Formats: sequence, structure tokens, C-alpha cells
Amino acid sequence: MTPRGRRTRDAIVDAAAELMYVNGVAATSVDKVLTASGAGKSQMYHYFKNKDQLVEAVIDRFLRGILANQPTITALDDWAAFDRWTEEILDVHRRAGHPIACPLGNLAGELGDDPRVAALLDKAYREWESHLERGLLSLRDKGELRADADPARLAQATMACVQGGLLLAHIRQDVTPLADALEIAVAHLRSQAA
Amino acid sequence: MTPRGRRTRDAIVDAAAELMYVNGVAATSVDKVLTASGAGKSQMYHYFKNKDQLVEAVIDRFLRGILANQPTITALDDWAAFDRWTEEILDVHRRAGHPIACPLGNLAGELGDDPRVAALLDKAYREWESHLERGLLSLRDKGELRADADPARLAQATMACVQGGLLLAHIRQDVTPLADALEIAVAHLRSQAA
DNA sequence: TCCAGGTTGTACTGATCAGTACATCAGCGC
DNA sequence: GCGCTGATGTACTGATCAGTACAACCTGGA
Repeated sequence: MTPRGRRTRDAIVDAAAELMYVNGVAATSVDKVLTASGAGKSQMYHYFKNKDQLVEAVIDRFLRGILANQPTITALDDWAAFDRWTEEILDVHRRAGHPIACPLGNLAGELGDDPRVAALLDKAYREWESHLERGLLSLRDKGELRADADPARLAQATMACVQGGLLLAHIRQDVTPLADALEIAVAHLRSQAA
Repeated sequence: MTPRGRRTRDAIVDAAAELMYVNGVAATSVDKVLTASGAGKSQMYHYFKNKDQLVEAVIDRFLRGILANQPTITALDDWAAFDRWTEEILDVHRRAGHPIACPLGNLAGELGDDPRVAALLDKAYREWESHLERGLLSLRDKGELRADADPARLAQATMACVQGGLLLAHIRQDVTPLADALEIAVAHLRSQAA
């Protein structure tokens, strides 16, 4: 693939991600993506076998964007870092100009019963959670988390709170439910401190 | 509307709810609903102005089904009742034969950016939460909840945990995230006990 | 019996959908 | 300059979509 082709492919994924984030996958037709990206149909089917493959690329793009928006998640080496992490999440959704919602969470309801897509979403969520788990592991190694705590399960429960907070924040376009859910999640983690 | 018409209308909403629960709203065409319900197109547009109005009826039906599945939510008059409530939720989703997911939560991602649908979903969630709030109010009146606790906000945070737990449980088809999230939610409520 | 209002079957429209066919273009190595 | 390969433009197909038109139906009350 040449640099020109790469740019075109990126433009298609960009436009698709934006449209699918706001309107959902089913409501985002290939034609709309192509109009928004300025590409033609032959490009779309040159770089993607079908719409499903485009959705795959969009899911990956969502995850990369999410992780880039919360840099502290890769540096959770003390309890204060968890507080900074929740502040980063809140800051993202306090910024105006886009709906308050998790791009991955938006797909869960619409596509979660397609086992193929569910597997991709699961993979994305697990990568997201793995950073939380790594942070908890480092705390446990430092003796700041109970030795019998289960970092993977704690990470999963934390993610559940994040997603639930975002879902209600989305419906109400108000960050309060997210802020409260994040506080509860981190309080629960801290309750497992050694 | 005659009893016969009522039955036809109910059959349409039944079929639509089932299909939209599993496949999402956009993937559920009016034609599929009518085939599944055995009704004809003229009935559909006799009882509903358009597909959006059918979705409205489905949202209401989802809420009724959810509340019917957790009867204890209307009798949250001591802390033990909250534990029974979480058990009811888990039991529903431990039963096989249907995907593990919240019907309302499934719609949030797909339709949450349509302000009209978001308002309907918000209304449904508020009714759901109102029962939690009522329970917390009764506990506060009995002196079992701190006088300065905010029942509405606590109810909202609890709902966030429920929804997040269900979202991850959906993607993973495993009730563990839901069980953990429910436990965290109720533990947080109990931390506000007087 | 008759008839009015609620109910139903079927055929249709125009728009949009995902995906395909095929010709042309652009740029890079030779 | 030549030719190959990736990149692109455009026109098309058949399926499906939401919604409409219209005639025919029941069924209860007068």
C-alpha cells in the first residue's frame, strides 16, 4: 500500500468512526461514509472486503482514541494515579462538541449479539482493562494492594462502573453519573488497599 | 379499539420487542416484525403512525418487563431487601434462552444521539430509578440511611453500576461482571447507612 | 337486515442499501 | 519514454427499506 492509499484508507476509517460514533453502525451507510470522506466506492472495496471489515477497523480506531485520551492509564503506579486517571476521563467528556458517550459502549448494544463483533469488542475491552490490571498488579507487588486481591476481576468491575456511568451520562448528556460511578469504582479499589 | 385490535397491536409490539432486543432497532425492519407477528402492513400503520412510534411502544414494554422481573424493587424497605433485589436481577440473567443484556441499555448506544429517543429512554430509566430512590427515602426516614445522603443521586449511581455490569456481561455472556458491579453498588449504598 | 367503524390483505412506490463491473488514472522502477 | 501495479471514477444490479393506496372484510348496534 502506497502512502497515498494509506491516506485514503485512513480518511475512510476516520469518517466511518465519526459517523458510527454519533449515529450508530446500521444508520451509517457505506455511501454516507464515502461522501463524508470524499472517497469513491472503488476505494472502499479496494481496502475493505465489506462493511463488516470497515467496522472492525473502526472498533480498533475507537480503542486507540480512548487510550490516547487517558495517558495515565499506562502509568498507574500509585493510588493517586487512579484519581488522575478518573480526572482524565471526566475531562474528555466535559469537553463540548461531541456527545458524551463511549464509542465502544455504543456498539455493545447494537452489535453485541453478533458473536463475531462481540468477540472484537471483548478483545478491545480486555486491552483497555489490561492496563488497569497492570497498574493493580504493580500496586500489589509494592504491597499497596492486598495480596489476595484479584487484579483482573477488579479491573473488570472498574470497567463496568466506567461503562455504566458513561451510558447514563450519554442518555442524560450530563457527566454527573459518570463522575459518581468513577468515584465509587476507585473507592472500591482503595478498599482493597493493603 | 376492540379486543381483537388490541390483540393484534400487542402481537406487533411483542414481536418488535423480541427482535429489537436481539438484533437492534435498525436491523429490525417493519416487514420482519410483521412476518414474525403474523400481522399485515395495514395493521402496523393502523396502530402506529410510523416505525418511531412502534419503538416508543417497545421501550415502554421493555420497562414493564424489567420491573416485572424484579418485584422486590417496589418493596425496598430494609437493607436486606437490596440484597434480594440484586439476586432477582442476577437470576433473570442466569436463566438461559436469551442473551444477557438490558433491553433499554441496548438501545442507549444505537439511539442515544437521537434527542427524541434519548428523552424516552431517560424517562424509562428515571422510572426505574424512582423505585430505588423511594426505597432509600424510606430507609432514611427510618434512620437507617444518613440524613445527608441524596437518594436520587445514590439511585442514579446504583443504576450506572447495574447498566455497566450488564454491558460487560452482555459482551462476555457471563454474569460475573454484573454480579461484581451489583455487589459494589450495594456496598456503596450500605456505606451511607446511618 | 343493514350499515358504520374498526379491521385486514395485497399490491404498489420511490428511496436507499451493500456490493460489483469495468474502464481509467497516477506514479515508480526500468 | 514504457509498462506494471496500485489507486480511482462512475455506472450499474438486485435486494430491502419505510410508507401508501385501496378494496374488502368482519362485527356490533339500530
